[in-house]
Amino acid sequence: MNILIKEFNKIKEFYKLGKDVQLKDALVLLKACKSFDYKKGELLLKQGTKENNIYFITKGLVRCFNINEKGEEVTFQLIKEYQLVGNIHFILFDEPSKFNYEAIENLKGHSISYDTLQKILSNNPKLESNRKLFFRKILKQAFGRVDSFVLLSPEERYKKYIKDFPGIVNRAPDKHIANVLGITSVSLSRIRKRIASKK
Amino acid sequence: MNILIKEFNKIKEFYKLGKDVQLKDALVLLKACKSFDYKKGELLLKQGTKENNIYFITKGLVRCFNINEKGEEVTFQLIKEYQLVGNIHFILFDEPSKFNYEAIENLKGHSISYDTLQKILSNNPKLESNRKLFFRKILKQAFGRVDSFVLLSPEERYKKYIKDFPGIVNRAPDKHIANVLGITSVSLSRIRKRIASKK
DNA sequence: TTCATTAATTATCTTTTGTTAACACCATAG
DNA sequence: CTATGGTGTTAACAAAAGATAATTAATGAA
Repeated sequence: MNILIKEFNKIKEFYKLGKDVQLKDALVLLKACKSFDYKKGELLLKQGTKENNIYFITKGLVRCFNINEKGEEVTFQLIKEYQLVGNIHFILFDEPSKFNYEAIENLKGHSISYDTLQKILSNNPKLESNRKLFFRKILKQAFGRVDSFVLLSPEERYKKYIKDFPGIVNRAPDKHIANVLGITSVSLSRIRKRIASKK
Repeated sequence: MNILIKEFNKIKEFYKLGKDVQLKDALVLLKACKSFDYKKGELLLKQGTKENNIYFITKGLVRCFNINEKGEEVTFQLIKEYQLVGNIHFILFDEPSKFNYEAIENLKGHSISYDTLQKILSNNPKLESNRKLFFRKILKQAFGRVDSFVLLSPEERYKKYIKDFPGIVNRAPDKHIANVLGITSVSLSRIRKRIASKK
């Protein structure tokens, strides 16, 4: 139970949910969830599908990546504990997913189908009114990211990333971090060297 | 009246509004709007404020830009007719605007305060249910833009831009386009030359 | 029209990035 | 233990981008 409270508070903090939402509201949701347990390397969601599971990650790291026409894997985002993983292109735009979601650490958490989630939300005004806060958070992240591409150099972008997402850099391979920053892993390595030599 | 129908259909098309929304629903909104007329160079919204006007552009081009700590203007986005202009940082995140919005062509359109808009929407379920479609569109644009930075080179990004936003390139100065693409205007000029020489 | 401003292109030079390949390091399976 | 595969760093070269400045073109106001 203590664990649940901790999980709930972390999620609430990350998505900046309203103060009116209490643990008991979240418990309604949690009851409808299944616990999951993925091993490193397993796929949660596959590109091109319309799978509609939502995953609350409580432990581990997920890599969201696209396989392009050349067959290359390009990592779009890294998602750590107390965040949600879902097939955003399907849920928001009713399109097949553009991304694969892969566990790059062993994962634990709770999952629920989006349909079930919808039903629960529509029966619970307090939760429903917080739905937009999730989208707000996602939108804010996306805006901040565009910002960082328009306004910052790759080096500055890297500095911002380690500030905004502390810890991630030590948990994921450089090539994935590099993708997220829109550069190559070789360039990332040089940027790191440059930063180190300046100090 | 014909003009109104045309405007309405364009907005509906751009934001992919539901088929159930009819002109008569939109007219409720339009009645509450004021017509505006800005001259080239005038500012619609100022950075750092919490102004809450929403503008439906029906003619002209708007530049959304940030003035950074060095006093430089960095253009974030260019917005053409049949789109909405609003203080997104305020409306979505309750923060002061990060952007100035400037007419870079003479502008015409309809404006309304966000407060009034809220009231009308909450009294009109059909419109209300389409509210999320606006945010969906904005989110999709933001996602697509992050995509283009992660997946594409500046040259490819430029090509995608002229494809996705035809006409804009001929209406705005290069330096603004370059900002939007995250490059310098000199670099943009070279990219153009490179593309031309390949053909 | 002319003059003054602003914008776009070009040139030069420096810096950064991409690409490819080599190498060292580490973990892990056999 | 060695062999293997994955990962991070480094090197070398080519391509592209940034910075700055000069030149040309376009724009607008007097």
